[in-house]
Amino acid sequence: MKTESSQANHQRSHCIPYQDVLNPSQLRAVMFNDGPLLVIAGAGSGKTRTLTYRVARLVEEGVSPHSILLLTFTRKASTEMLSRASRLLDRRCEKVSGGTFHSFANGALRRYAPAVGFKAGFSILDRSDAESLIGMIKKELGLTSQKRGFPKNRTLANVFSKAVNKVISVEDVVFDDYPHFSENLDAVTSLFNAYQERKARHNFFDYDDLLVYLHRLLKNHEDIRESVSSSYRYIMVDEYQDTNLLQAEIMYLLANKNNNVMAVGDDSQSIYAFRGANFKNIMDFPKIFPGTIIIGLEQNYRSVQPILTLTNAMIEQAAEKYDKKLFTQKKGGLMPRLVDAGNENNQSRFVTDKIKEITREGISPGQIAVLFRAGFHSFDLEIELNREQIPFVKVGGFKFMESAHIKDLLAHLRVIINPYDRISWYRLLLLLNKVGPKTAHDMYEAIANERAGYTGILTVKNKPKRLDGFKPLEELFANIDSRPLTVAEMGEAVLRYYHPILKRKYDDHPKRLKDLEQLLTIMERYRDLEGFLIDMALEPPNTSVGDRLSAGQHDDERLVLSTIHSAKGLEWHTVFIIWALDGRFPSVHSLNNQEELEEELRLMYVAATRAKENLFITYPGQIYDRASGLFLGRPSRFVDLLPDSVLERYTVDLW
DNA sequence: TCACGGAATATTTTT
DNA sequence: TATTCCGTGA
Repeated sequence: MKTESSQANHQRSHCIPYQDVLNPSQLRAVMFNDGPLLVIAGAGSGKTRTLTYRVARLVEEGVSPHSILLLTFTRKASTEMLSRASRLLDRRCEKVSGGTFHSFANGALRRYAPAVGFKAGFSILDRSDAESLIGMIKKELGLTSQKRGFPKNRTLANVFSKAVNKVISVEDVVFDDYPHFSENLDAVTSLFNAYQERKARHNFFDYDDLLVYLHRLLKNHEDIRESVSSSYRYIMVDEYQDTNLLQAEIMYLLANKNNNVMAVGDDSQSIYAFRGANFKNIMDFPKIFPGTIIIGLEQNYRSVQPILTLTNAMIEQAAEKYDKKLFTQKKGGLMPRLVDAGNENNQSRFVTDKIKEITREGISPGQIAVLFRAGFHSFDLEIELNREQIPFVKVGGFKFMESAHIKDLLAHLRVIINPYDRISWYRLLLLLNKVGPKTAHDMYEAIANERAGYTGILTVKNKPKRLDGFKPLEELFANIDSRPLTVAEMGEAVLRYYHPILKRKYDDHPKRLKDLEQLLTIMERYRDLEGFLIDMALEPPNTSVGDRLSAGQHDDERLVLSTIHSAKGLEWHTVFIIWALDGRFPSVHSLNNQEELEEELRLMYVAATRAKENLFITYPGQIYDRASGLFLGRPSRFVDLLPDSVLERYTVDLW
């Protein structure tokens, strides 16, 4: 909606020299005003920069920061953009409404939960909570022992999540992606229904529910939709290629009033289809928003020409995409290399040797990354790097918040907020000696029956006798109940109680204790426990565990090992892509599915476009794959089919 | 009913 | 690497 004041604002002269620092396409996007806008931003084309400048420009022209909504996929991306905008302009930019889809949904639902049949004080289940709950119900339904081939909790959670995010039935997901479970289809479906019912009964939202219910809220309640959508004058969404159908519809509903919506993304970098993301969203954007203006950003500021030539050729193999050809003005650079290393250990040694060579030439290890398809692909390399004493950080893989000891500690705090949190009660009770599933179950029922909140544990009669670990637990809760404590003090109390358990349970407890102390430091920033727990669920610190703090070694001076998924948006001087072996990458799982194969190709594309100067793609050419019984020897088909003119091929001699 | 040990196993995972 | 699964013995 064009208003007089915004018209007038455009006449005003700016203090940021947009014309001088942006290329013509970027400038068009930044200066674009009202209506729907789609920016197709190729890899390294200044996507973040464009969004940042647009935020700054709107604020500079007097648009209220609160009425700008910037949705991103990570908290990190959002804060980074806003702080960059603030540096361009001033502190006002930090007031821009923003965050992830999920945290936005959380905020709206805290306010409007009753409209969708929930209480405002709902708890959020993170992924492993959801898996435990599924596991519990599975046991209750007696689905574990009798059938051996029954899917694991994690797989079930994947199936359920995919069904919800793609807005299709569980049956369809099983049929399409897990045909080997079709004989268990009835059980899986009833488990799904039980899971839904249980969440509603306990006032639990899992991550997907946040989107589902936000969507329902906006769709079914016209008054709420009106009020929410009119409070955002400009909406911007980053990484649009990784949104799923639900998120696309949420965006549509949010734009209901003002229709000023800008989506930024790159269809060629859509790599989250396994989670329900649909890269067609970005193709369909102009259909959903008639009158969309499309701007393409094709100048690449990252990579040298030989790398760009390779990646352009690579993505040519994709069947469906917005046509774009990236170009650069960065001259020189070496031809990317494809290296057959023979076996896995040779591959590790080749990479290690090359890294040593490159760092000797003066490149900081922090400017080098090794990328791979799956977390465990780097295990052998990690051993080799340790042997050679090359420090590294591993990104992706196991997360701080997901590690057992962190979850143990949080469980004690969670029951304080939600005493009917069965998952957390089980977790903390099972830590006690001589308590197994049966005892935990009985105890939970008893505590819940007391109807006395978390202190119910103190008054339960018929406590299991001869439980030596039980007294300290009671004392802990009595202590917490006896006087008002700050969040951090509660954490300390729990840690004092938990420390002996930690020592008993893990032989690497010193390392884990450090993690817990780090958590206490985080807790000091919070004034109320519930807020802390919500943040831990929605915006957990993304430090990875076991990240050894070698003294003096700053994070950005260390070599990076990363899954390709976690490498999105980043760049390095030199990039190694390991395990580029046909059958591993693309993995055997995706070989007979055209769509999945396309996604694997995009994944390879994302990996290769991270490199600025040097790119090595390696594969062990002689691998026997036990799972499939096949010998693998060809390089990934995504590079194998490319002409020699874009890629130099080498074979490393076996040692 | 629980504890323990050894073996198997693992896509990817911003929320 | 870290977790989970499964069988066994107490």
